[in-house]
Amino acid sequence: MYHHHVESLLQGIVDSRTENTLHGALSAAREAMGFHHFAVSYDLRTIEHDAATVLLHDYPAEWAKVYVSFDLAGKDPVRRACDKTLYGFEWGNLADLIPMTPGDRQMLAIGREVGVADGYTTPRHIPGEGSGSCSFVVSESTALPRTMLFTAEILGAVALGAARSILVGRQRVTKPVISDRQRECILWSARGKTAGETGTILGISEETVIQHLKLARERYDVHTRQSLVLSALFDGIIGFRDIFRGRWRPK
Amino acid sequence: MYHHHVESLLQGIVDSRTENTLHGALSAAREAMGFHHFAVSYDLRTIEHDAATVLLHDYPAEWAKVYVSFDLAGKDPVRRACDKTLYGFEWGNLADLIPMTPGDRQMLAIGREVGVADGYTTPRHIPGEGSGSCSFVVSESTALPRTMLFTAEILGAVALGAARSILVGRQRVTKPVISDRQRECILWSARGKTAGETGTILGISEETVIQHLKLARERYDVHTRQSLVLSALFDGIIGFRDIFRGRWRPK
DNA sequence: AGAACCCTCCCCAGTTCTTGGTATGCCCCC
DNA sequence: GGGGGCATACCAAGAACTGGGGAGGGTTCT
Repeated sequence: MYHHHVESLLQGIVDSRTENTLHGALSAAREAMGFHHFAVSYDLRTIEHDAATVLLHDYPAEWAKVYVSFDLAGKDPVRRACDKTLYGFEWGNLADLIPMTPGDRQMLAIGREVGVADGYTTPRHIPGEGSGSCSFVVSESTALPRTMLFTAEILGAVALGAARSILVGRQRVTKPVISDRQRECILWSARGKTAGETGTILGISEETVIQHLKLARERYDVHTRQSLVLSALFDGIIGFRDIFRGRWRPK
Repeated sequence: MYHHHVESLLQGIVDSRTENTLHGALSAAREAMGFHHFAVSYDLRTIEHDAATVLLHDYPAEWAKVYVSFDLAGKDPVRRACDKTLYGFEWGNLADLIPMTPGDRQMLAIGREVGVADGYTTPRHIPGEGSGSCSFVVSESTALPRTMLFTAEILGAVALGAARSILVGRQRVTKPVISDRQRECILWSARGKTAGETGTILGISEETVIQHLKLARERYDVHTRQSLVLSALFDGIIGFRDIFRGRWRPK
């Protein structure tokens, strides 16, 4: 598999704007890499389980049916392992990531029988937004194409990005302009500091901090500090990693 | 760069069990890929108050000093962008991911002057556990080695995994248990409702809402509503989609 | 030289939060 | 049957926040 070949597969995935074209691009990719099936899903974090999920796969119909029941029961070990790792894993190494129950092994055994024998799954998460995973799978009696796992990792991640774009949409709303000083105040507020404490930290008066937060609230048209912090976080004005920094963090 | 070369670099990173060996392995990797610097950090959300961060880099000393002050102020746009993407990004595309403030541009400009000009950063998150990122950087007057970005993505992810292992080995992470009613109260609070309003919405008294929020704060050991909402959001107890349902998207 | 921001500081009135209590009733589990 | 968790409800004091004013000094752009 040559580099330019990977590039073209990748381009096909990146260019996907609908679930259908993404499905086609992934079929081509898994074929070229020597896998027999693929599955990609991305879930936006919501309370209601409405249309905030994308699920594409070319699993055998009989497996898809069985799988849904397992998954709904929260019994899929692959899915659980996705919350325990930073990058892709082979199903053969599942036991290193999570404790495997008899039910888990049973599920994998059933899969093997219907042509979903072994696989490589790459997970991705965005805090506060959602999670997803992309799996490339081989049938029984076929070894996992190990030289392709890096490629599977990359293509899987890009596929998840495409699925996410389809779900989230690409609309870019105009955002309020927040000044640097305002953002600092929001950040310290997000870290749980009061206006007075923030003033001390920044070397300005409490009144000034209140003023910055006041104007920032007006920009976002919100009326509470919680909403202000969330809006700034959602917009990327501040980030989780800025907030949960080193030594102060909550229990 | 041959495949077996990547393999050996990767093996060196995977085998790292201490910060020192990981530092060495990453130096070798960034060198082989044609980058001038690297930086990897992983932050754990911990129960204990001690620092739960791994930070390794070979940035110029002058930049490291400047950077810390920017970073403590939460001014690093790269870090913020990490919460907005599923896989790595070039710094040149930062503006596509987050709004850039004058302060952000200033920070990047200073970086350019001291040899931290352009880079590729790959982020990773594990809900309820922590987040990290790995950057490979070039100096001014050198183009980003674009054919190496896939490799950087893979090696970066593996480096984060190694950093995480080093960190998790000495920390304990547990997620606070939040009851359903508590979560509802947190959610309405995140939506900008007061305790009184939330009580009306849920059909319970204001005092009860206050009590739920009080216990939830204790669980997280935070003292403000902002911090409570953020903790729940980061842990996946609530999600942006839950909060921004229907009426008000940030303007 | 205005206009338009941004940063800084101040006052005040009213509302809301935070923290410390107490209390009842309902589960489930050992 | 008692302990523990949960949901509900109430009280009270003090701290913090919100929204309405005003005001001076700075930069940047036209």
